[in-house]
Amino acid sequence: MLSKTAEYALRATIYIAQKGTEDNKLGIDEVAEGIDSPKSFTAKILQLLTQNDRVVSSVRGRNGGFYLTDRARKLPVRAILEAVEEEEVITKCVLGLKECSETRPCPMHLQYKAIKKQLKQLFEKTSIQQLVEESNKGNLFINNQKAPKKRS
Amino acid sequence: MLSKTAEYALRATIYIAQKGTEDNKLGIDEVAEGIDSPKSFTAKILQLLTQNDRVVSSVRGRNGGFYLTDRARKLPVRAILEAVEEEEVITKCVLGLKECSETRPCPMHLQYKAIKKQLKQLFEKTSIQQLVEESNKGNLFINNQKAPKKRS
DNA sequence: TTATAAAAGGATAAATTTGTCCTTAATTAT
DNA sequence: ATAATTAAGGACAAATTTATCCTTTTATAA
Ligand code: FES
Ligand code: FES
Repeated sequence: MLSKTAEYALRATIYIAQKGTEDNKLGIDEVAEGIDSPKSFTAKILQLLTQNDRVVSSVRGRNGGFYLTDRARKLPVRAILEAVEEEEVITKCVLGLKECSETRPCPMHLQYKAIKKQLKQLFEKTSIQQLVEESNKGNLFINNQKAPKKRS
Repeated sequence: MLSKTAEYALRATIYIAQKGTEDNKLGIDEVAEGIDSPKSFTAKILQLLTQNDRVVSSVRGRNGGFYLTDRARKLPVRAILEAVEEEEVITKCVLGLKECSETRPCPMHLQYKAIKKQLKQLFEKTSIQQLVEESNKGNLFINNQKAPKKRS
């Protein structure tokens, strides 16, 4: 469905949104450990997410790290996909044809378009903040570890 | 969403089901041209689809080629995904966690599970034959060419 | 003002996916 | 039988994705 890059981007952003604020920034080590992802690769992906004021904010140097502004929290999840250039999942033909439309439908289009629409809704109508709120309510997971990792 | 391999596998199988029968087999050249895919690569993928009596049938030598048996036409589209080992799209966590379940849900699970269910239905409840029938009714496309290619 | 801590950035490497080419095996028309 | 035709299979190559490492820049604590 999504590339590793997009998966890590989503997990990292949600994790940072959950735990990070402007005066409690998260370091790359904590993020990578928190979402169970390769550290250096995750750092690269966070660069995409921070570039030109996109989704994630960052500060270098001592006490630096990653966090999300209130503005960013209101962004749709789709903004994360855009940052890693993977929105096409929302628009693409399931058979990989160059065009997907009513005027040029593939044999699966009629059935697939409903799914596509819901995917679109999922990514466009859901904000990062909403996911954080849900996480606060229920007991949700964002890594593969057995129990939430204790801070040392 | 799907890999090129899976996309070509779906397109090739549907195309063969549409145009090929036991006494009108299709050659790899026609298939690749018909679905707008790289010939040699498509040949490799068709090997996966023919191996141990899976989805596509083939005969070598003069008058050889690819076709679908009546049994194969009744198979769910999922059988094609299985042949290229890509069923996981139906079961995987959208954030890439190793497990996706009610007992270990990620922050998007609640919303995504409905989509997953429909994807599952699409691939399991739809048979190859059904797609062919739909194609016969409507004017559907399975390649990127402007109009259906004339046979020379 | 110096040392330390952190992200940014660049180069490179490893792994996987996608794609090609050539030989082999099988079938059939001649 | 022989030649022609076609898929199968193996080896390899190109492209892309995933991942690591090292240096540079920026900020702050001491
Ligand atoms: S054309 Fe294939 S899904 Fe729309
Ligand atoms: S756990 Fe993530 S989609 Fe089910």
